[in-house]
Amino acid sequence: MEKPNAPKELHDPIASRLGYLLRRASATMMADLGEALGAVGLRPVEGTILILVGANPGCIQSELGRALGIKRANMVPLIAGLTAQNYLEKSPVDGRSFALSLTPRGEEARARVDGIMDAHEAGFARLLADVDQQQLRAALSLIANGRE
Amino acid sequence: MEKPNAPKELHDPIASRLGYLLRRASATMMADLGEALGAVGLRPVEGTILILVGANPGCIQSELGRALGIKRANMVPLIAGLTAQNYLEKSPVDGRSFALSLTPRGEEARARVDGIMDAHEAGFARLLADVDQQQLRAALSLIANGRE
DNA sequence: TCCTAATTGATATGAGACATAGCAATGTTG
DNA sequence: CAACATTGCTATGTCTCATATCAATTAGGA
Repeated sequence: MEKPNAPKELHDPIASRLGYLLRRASATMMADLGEALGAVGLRPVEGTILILVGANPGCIQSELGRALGIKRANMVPLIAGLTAQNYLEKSPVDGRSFALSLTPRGEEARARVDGIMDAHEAGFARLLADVDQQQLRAALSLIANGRE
Repeated sequence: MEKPNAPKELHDPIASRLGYLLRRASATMMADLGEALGAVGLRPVEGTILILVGANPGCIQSELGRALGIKRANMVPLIAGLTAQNYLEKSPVDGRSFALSLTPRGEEARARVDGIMDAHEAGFARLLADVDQQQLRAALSLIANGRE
């Protein structure tokens, strides 16, 4: 007997799909990280770039893009923004490319970002106490690299 | 001894972050599904909607949105598109809402989408032969629901 | 019943992540 | 040198997601 006036919850045959779960999980973590990084006034991509430049001083824009899966064209406003805010410095190496490095202000921000990201990850790790994280990461890595 | 002219690969302290792995894994699956669904001329969201309407005939637009985490405003062009292509039918229930159902053409498409999604998931399941998928899904679910 | 509040679909709009195409300057290589 | 590749950049378009606002309709409380 179906009550015609009660169906607030839909039957959802999608909810158990791996791709859907991944998308939701990713969105949740992204939103959480975005909120946490709001304290530094940076977005997740920007924080990631600071960390990457910190670990690879002197790297150039297109290398960063390759490492992050971001196209050259889309790196331009990101780097320009971080440079304009005095987080990054450019010094020419080529006639076409610049070596990127953190300014003092950038290094300070990088350290804060690193701490925030650690706390952020730790928060979710707490949720996953009963999960083999090594295996989880391995599984995600397999999926990310797909069948090539 | 660092060779000054070899650093094509950056040291990437981000690659092991859970959030980053999730984002990459999700993007890979999304791209794969998008390609697979290209055969039906539908995008992942649209295929999902057809499946959801098929499982819940008579549901209304805002219920779909709630089930999928899509805002009302963004449901409008989606439903309009699927209706214009004769996949969906609207019949007024309220003065404000419509009961959605699949047209014959929509049901046919839904069946194809279902098959494609199964094959798509199976392809990735093959990659994860050594992984406890029950636990993987549980972990993703935990992350997706976050700390609320 | 009447007034207020909530719901629904819709519009307009903007941000952000991604893609492609093309360009000018520069480097690299046969 | 000539052909090609790389780099940063501009312009542009798509897709997803968000907010604010609106009109019509419905529901609920005084």
